[in-house]
Amino acid sequence: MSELPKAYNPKEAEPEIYRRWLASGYFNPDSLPAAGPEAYSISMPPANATGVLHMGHAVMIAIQDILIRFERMSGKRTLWLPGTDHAAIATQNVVEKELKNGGLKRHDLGREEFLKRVDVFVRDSQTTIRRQIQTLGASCDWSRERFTLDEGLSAAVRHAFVELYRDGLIYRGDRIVNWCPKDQSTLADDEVEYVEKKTPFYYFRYGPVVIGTARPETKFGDKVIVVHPNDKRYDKLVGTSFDVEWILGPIRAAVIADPAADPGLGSGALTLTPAHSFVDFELAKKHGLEILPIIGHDGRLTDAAGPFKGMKVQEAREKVVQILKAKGLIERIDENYVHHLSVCYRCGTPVEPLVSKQWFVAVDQPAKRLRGRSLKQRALEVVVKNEVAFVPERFADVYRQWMENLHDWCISRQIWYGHRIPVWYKDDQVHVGTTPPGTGWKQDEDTLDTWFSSALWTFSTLGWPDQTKDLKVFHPTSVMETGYDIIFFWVARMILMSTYLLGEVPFRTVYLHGLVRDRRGRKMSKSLGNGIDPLVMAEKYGADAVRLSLVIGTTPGNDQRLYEEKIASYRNYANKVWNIARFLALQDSTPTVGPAGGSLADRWIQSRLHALIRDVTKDLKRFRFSSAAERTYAFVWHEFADWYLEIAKVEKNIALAREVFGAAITLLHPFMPFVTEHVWTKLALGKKVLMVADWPAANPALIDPRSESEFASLQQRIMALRQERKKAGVLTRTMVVRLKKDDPAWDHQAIVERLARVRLAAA
RNA sequence: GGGUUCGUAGCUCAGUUGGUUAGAGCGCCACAUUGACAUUGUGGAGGUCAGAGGUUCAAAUCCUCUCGGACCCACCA
Repeated sequence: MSELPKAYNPKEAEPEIYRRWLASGYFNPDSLPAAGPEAYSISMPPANATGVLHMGHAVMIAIQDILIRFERMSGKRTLWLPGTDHAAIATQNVVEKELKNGGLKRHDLGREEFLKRVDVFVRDSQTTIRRQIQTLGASCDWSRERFTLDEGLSAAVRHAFVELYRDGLIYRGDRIVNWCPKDQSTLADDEVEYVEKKTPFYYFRYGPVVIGTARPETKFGDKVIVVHPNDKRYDKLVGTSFDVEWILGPIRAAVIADPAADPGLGSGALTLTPAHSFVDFELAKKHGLEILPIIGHDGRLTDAAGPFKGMKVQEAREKVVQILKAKGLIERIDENYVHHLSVCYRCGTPVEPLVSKQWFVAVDQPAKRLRGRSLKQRALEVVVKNEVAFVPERFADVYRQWMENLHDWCISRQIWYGHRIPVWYKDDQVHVGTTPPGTGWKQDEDTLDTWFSSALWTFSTLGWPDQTKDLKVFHPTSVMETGYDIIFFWVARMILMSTYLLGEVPFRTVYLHGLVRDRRGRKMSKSLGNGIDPLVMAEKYGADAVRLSLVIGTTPGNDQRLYEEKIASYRNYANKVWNIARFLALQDSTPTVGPAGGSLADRWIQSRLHALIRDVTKDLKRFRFSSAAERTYAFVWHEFADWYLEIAKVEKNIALAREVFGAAITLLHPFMPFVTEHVWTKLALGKKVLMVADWPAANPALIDPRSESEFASLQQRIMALRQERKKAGVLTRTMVVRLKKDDPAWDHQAIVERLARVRLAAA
């Protein structure tokens, strides 16, 4: 032990410790020796198969590992299930980009060959992700690792689809959807982002009215003018039709009345572009009007645009404006109009609202299995009734507001990578089922939205639809821990699916962490180059330091700023823990005879320890990780090391020092698993690995306010003497302080003299 | 437009249901090195808790407004 190096070297120690944990088998709840009947489980949010772990993942791993280790040490049968998500669009994009570099498109390879390429990429990526998660010390059960495209999970997806379809909750329909012309796929509402962009806004004369638009190129097929029924200006026009001069010559325009038109806005009249506007599409359907696509799925104009056919949107726009200008139909142009442009959240391409055949989950449809309530109603109910609790609570409101406004969920995507929709066609027959009904049937070309499969994650990973033992024991999972930015994408959809398919919530509590930002509060991003790589930091300062820096000084649901010095300061802390262990290792631990019941310092440190155990345990149960970590940090460094160990150099109660230190690093273990496990072994503090040591129990009998206040006065006395010495300028040598005979400092003469670096003398 | 959130020491942030003198880390200043640790120790400076008003015996904490920052949702033909 005396050959322990002066400084802790995490880079050397950590991989070895992780190997020992793996070898112990204790990551797997089935081999936990001391586990009681109570189960505790967390589904690790599956990392995207595209890649590389960032600080957001590190936060998630740190927090979940804290919960898991705490519960495991508390005797629960603890499962933390890791995995990866195929992240269809994102992954396909990456591989397509690679192909593009070689001058290829996916259609050059064909579906099968392309998917093979994706598989190779994904397998490689998964290996990286696995190693990264391990580097951070995650005590998850690798024997249960899952991937959303595994055979088992794919079967779950098909099963879920078929069940929902048979219950009338999935349908195929003609709908206007957000279409990304670049990804060649639809996007869900929340996959669309809005960016502000200055675009010219045109006012055109259209017969008797003036219409405004930022999209002139979509207006070829506008044949209907809508006005408000109470708008007197247009009273006489409603129900009539007449010829108006338009882009390609005169067209017949009809006037209808609908309250959707706002009389106060512009001229109070609008023309309908049914195939390229959500509002117009609904109106057109309502009034039974023709829906004529002007823009195709390739982002180019269709036959309906006559001579403009095949032209790209931007080009067509300029041409249309030129023509209308030449015809004198332009009223005016607002060049400074700030437009909220819809763009694809993956690639940033402007989204086209287009009409197409898609599959939908009906969220408002009453369901027999939910006793007549809809998916949406049930998903709202579980949160309102607190069957699912949010931490922090305010996100329950955010969730509720969003769920109330949820529209039917478009689940089909026109990409290759992902779960193929389990629908087969033959002639004019359609079969929905987990397998084709016979030969000659052709499967639907589309794949499912990635979130459809991740919505099943908490139970598909446990073997559903089979009623496995794991499913019974570990579902509902205990906690879902993830970033608040995916409440809608993921959390809400898991609740939707689980409450329907299993009739139970997917998790009892949702804990949401905030985003990790840079020192200036900006989002970390590749383009800004301001990202801090968790693995580079772990390499430099140790995984323990990275984890602690992500936990201390943060509160649930709030963003945090991270910078390297913060991580470095916790590296120093790990080193402190290490050096305490070094000191203890060098001492003779044979118990020394002290005062009965222990010295004042003994009683004090035990009182402080047991108060700490009580407080940290309470903090962890309430998800107050920062508080728990800070308390432990302060205790180890500023109470145990700074005071108790200094006194131990006088009183020599090394046996108690070891005992207290052992308990303290047990409390610290969920936060800093590596260094604590390391010194636990080096000091031979227990028989088992620390990872499965018993969580300490607070003994209220040892919490002793009288000893604490008595010790506090001793500390005050010592600090006052240190100040006196500093004031006197006696710096290097021991100063003589004259005290009266009845001064209480005499009771602890040796301690006072050593800690204050003074010599006491009789006055 | 609807909603959420933040504004506490130079910097990054804690502050549990309102309750002694508002805390931590980093940074700063001064000093300390023969035996756990300079990735250290000791002492110190530094805050009218964004501003105004209100509720209360008592407000960083609750309410209202103002100023400033961030985010989410919706969306203008």
